[in-house]
Amino acid sequence: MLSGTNLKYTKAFNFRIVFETIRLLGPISRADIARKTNLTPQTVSNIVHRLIQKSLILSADKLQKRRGAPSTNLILNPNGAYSIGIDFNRDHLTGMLVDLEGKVISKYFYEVDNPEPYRAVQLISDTVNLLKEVQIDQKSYFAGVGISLPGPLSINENNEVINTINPKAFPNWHNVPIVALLQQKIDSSIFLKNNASAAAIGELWYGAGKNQNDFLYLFMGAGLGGGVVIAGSVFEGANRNAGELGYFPFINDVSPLSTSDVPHIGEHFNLSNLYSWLNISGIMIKRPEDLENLYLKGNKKLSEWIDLAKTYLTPVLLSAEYLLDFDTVILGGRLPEVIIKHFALDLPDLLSKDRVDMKSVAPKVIVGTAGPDAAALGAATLPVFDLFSAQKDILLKN
Amino acid sequence: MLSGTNLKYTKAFNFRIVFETIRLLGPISRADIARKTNLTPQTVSNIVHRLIQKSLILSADKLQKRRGAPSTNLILNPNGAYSIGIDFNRDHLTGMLVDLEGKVISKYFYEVDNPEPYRAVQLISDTVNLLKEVQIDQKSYFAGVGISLPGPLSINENNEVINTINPKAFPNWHNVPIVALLQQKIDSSIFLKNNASAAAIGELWYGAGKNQNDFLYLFMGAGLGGGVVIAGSVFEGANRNAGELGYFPFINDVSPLSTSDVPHIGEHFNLSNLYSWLNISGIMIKRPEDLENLYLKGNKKLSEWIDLAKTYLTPVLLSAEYLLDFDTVILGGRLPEVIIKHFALDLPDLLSKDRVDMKSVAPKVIVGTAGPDAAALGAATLPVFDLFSAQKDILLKN
DNA sequence: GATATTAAATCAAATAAATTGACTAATTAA
DNA sequence: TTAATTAGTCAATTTATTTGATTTAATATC
Repeated sequence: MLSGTNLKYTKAFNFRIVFETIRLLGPISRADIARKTNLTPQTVSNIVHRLIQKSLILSADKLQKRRGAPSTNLILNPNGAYSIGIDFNRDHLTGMLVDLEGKVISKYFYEVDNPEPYRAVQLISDTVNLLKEVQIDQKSYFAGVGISLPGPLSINENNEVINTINPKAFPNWHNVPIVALLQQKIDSSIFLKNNASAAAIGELWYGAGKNQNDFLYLFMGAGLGGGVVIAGSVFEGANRNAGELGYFPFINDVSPLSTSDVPHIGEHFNLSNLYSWLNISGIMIKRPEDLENLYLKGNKKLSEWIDLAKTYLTPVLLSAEYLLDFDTVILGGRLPEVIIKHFALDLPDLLSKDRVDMKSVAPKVIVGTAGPDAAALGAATLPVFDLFSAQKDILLKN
Repeated sequence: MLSGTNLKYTKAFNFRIVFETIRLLGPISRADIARKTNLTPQTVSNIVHRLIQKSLILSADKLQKRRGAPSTNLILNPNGAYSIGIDFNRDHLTGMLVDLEGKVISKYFYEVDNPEPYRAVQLISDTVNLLKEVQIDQKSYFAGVGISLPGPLSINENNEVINTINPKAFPNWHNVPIVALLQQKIDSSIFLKNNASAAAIGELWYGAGKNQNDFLYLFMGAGLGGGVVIAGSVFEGANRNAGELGYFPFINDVSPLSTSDVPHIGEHFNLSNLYSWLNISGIMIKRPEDLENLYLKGNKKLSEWIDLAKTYLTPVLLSAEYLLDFDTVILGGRLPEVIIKHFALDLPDLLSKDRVDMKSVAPKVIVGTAGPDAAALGAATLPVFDLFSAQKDILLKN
């Protein structure tokens, strides 16, 4: 916090800023990078040289705009680096190997039944080691392994999994030194985050938040999670529970399936609640993918649930709007994309109904680009983000 | 955003970091600063030399801890710099000259009646120029003039006052180039912010948030405002309305004084509403100071209003808690301190009632140290913050 | 009480990254 | 054909931090 800086950190930061400029604005020339970053052409030239040496970028076509020598465009090298992302949850495990552009090279998916920690460690490390065997370009850099955990679990400063909100849902998951256990079986650097925060980083790096420094990300998965992105990085809060909107209290609960003494939105907004809701009407469904057909057929029970969910989401989004004044809300998660699209389409009108009429500006609600694998892609982004993101903290010594 | 950095910015930042370390942790020695900041002792020595030359700090007592040469303690020089803060609102104008430690040297207070822009400009500039005439140490630096405006008014990128939320309350205050107008009459750099954000910066720099990088500040003044402090700076949001909690919609309004079509918390939570509430019962009160006596006498009507206000605040604070996971909420504003203390004491219990029971950690609710002049002190902090704060943005070229 | 040890602070020289200035090459405008 | 403009890079310069050595002042230990 009270850390100084020096030339070495300056160098590291400028390296990242040039990379970031190519990543976000490429194809782009050295001269244009210099103008964008306020660095001198010479500095940019030197950094670009290093980036090419490390195979992180490539020279592309030459392009002349007006007069003068034509500039050589620079682009990211998709094969410059790879990373592995694991989305682990109570009902499933998704593992994927992705390249520097976020393209999925290889993917595994398993259904699981709320495994205990030691079983989870085995599953995760096996998947990681399987993914590591995939043939990739010998020259390219392996960034590391990212793992996303379900919302109620969070990671303390000793890299142990702890249960700050809902210990009952994960009975054996308290004070588990997950990284230490995994590190015994995985020979790469490991990064952990909860699924919503990881997915938010994924959208920030590869997806709908690519050119957005501040946004609220809502993750509709096994529960309702969220990621608060401020100034280009995920804000996690004092106890790493920022964005854990599932436990947002809802004073006038109307859901017939409420079981808690203090009704909260995540109680309604979770997949098993939706399955129960449908089961009562005789519709037997177990997987998110099955919902797509049901939705496209115009199932009434499903629409009812969606309508209810929207009324639950409205006050949450409004409070976020007044507290943080975001101009963008990104929706994502494991529901089928058509349903998420439905939410994105209907929410703005619902919001404006409960909003003070004089207010002229409203945030836009958009659908995340990562799809149902957002958490796994987000997990894969963690090591890449750590290595290449141009966050200002990079400049601090500590 | 995509800006690089260089040696000059490194120097400027390290200068600020050393100053900040002395400000927050002083009395402190050069060697201890080096340890805290990870700067080398030589670098710290050089920067301290410059700080002393600029009279921003002073050498204090020598202190030996264990063996070795005794270290010389360094402290802030209160007379090192001065600044002026103006809190302008519909009903009053407070102006103050403060020193580098936030001590009020001179103060003016006027009651006003919703003046139009040209009249406000006259009032503000007159007050500033009166405060400038106060005799201060010739050597000390004058940091500038900070001005806080009421919440619904905000400032666009051209330094014009605009009305983003509630234009009706300030009929002539739209597209007013306030800084340009003031600059014609004031020969110093001018900084503008809404009162809640300014007060939040005041608490961050001088007050209860001094050692807190992330907190929510609630400002109970003519309306309900707020400041969201993240990573040591106020987050203002896309339209500079972050923290404008007054327009937070309240679905089940119970207030008999509601007039809006969409009930919102600020409608209840404002001073004139409180006055009306009391007036109905025959209690004629016009000024915040008069409330103190009433409260100490245990007035029933007042307690009723306070109780109602607490039920309004609870969901707002809870949503902030789940969205941002702050561990600190600071309360401030123009209500008498005893009443604010009452809120700080009662809110934690009310919050825990509506909170999911498994959650173990809760934010602490504390009273701001600046008192009813928080907005004016916050305004005075703006130029000082701009000149001396060690925010990471300082490192960026743009 | 003399000497070794530890620590603070600073002087002087070295280091390392960005900057500045000069230059080459490539293209278009006139 | 020539002048103007722009991209890009080599070489030298600049400048804040770092490194290493030195001085000073206190305590610990024999």
